[in-house]
Amino acid sequence: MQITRASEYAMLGLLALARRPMGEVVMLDVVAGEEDIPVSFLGKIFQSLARGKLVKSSRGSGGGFMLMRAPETITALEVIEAVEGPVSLTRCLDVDTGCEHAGGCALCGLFSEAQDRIKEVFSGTTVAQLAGRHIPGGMVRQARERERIVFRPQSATAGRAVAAKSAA
Amino acid sequence: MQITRASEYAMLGLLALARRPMGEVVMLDVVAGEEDIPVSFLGKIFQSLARGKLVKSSRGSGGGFMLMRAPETITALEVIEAVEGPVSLTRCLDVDTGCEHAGGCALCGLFSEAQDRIKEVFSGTTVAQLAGRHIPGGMVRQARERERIVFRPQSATAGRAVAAKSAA
DNA sequence: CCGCAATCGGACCAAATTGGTCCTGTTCAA
DNA sequence: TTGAACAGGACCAATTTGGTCCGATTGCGG
Repeated sequence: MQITRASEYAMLGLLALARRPMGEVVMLDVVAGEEDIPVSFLGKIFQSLARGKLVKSSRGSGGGFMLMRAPETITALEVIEAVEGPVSLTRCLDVDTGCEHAGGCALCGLFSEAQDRIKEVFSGTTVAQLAGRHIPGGMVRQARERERIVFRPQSATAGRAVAAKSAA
Repeated sequence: MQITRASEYAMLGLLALARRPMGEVVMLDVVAGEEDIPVSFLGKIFQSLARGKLVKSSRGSGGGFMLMRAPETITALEVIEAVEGPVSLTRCLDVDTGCEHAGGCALCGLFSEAQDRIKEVFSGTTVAQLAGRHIPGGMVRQARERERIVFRPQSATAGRAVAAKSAA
C-alpha cells in the first residue's frame, strides 16, 4: 500500500485547485504556499498527476496547473494510484509477482480482503467531497508566521499550541 | 500501516504452531523450515511475539516456542501490532504526533476511516481460522526439492499436504 | 555439576524507500 | 528575446526493511 506524504500532498494540492472555479490555472508555488508543501517536491508530484490525466499543466509565463476533470469525478483512489502506482497492501498481492504460495496461502485471502476494504473507502470519496470539509493547513501556518495571532485551543475541537508572541 | 514481511512471517510462524497440539514446543528452525523463512530473521520476529505474550519461549536444550493462548483467541491484528507496533495508515494518524492540520483536515477523516476498515478485517480473523485453510508454503518448496510428490489438496477440514514419498 | 544444546537479545549491515533538492532543459507569452 | 513557469532527471540524506551474526543466558543430560 503505502500512503506516503506524496499522496497526502497530492490530495492537498488537488483540494487547492478544487477550491477555485473550474478551469482556473494556478501556479505551483501558490498551491504549495496554501498547503504548506515544499514547492519542488510538489512539482514532482504534480508531474505524476499530470501523467495520470488528473491535472493539466501549462508552461511559460502565466502557466500553472488546472484540474482536467470536475472534482466530483476524481476519487481519492485515483489520486493515490496516480502518485504511488497500483496499491498493494503486501508484496503478496502485487499484480505482477503474486503470492508464491499460490492457492494454499490463507494470508493472501486475508490481505486481499483488507485491501479491498481500503480501496472501497478511497474509491468512494471524491476530491470535491474532501474539498468541502477541508480547511487548508497552510493558512494556519501563514497566519502563525505573520505573528501575533492568538490561536486559541478552543476546548472543543483541536488542542493546538497558543503562539501568542508579542515581541519580535 | 505497513504489512511487511515480518508480519507475514509472524503469521506463518504462528500457523505452524497452531497446526500442532496446543502446548507443544517447537524449535525455530523447524518452523522456519516448514514455512521457508530465514531462521535468524524468524528468531527476531518471535522475540517480538514473545514480548507481545503471544508465544512463550523456553531456552536450553529441548527449548523452542509454544503458543501462549489458544489460536482461536489470537487475532491477526494482535499479531501485526506485536510485530510492527500500533498500526497507522499514515503519519497523520500516528498516535503520538497526530495530524498537524488538526480539526480542519479532511484527509484525516478519510484515512482514519480506511484504517478502521483494515483493523476490522484483521481483528475479525483469528490464527485458528487461517491455520484451517493454509497449506504451508515451505512444504511445497521442500516437496519440490525432493521431487516426485503427490500433492493432494484434501477437500475437508484442514487442507494439509499429503506427501506420498515412497522412497526414503 | 559440567558441558552442550538451544534460545535470547542486541549490534550490526546492505539495500530499498522516502522525502526531498537542484540543475538543465523546454515552452510559452509579453 | 527574455523571463516566467513547468518537465524531467540526477542527486542526496535519513529512515525503514530485511536480514546476519555473535556473545550471553538458560536448561537438560550425563
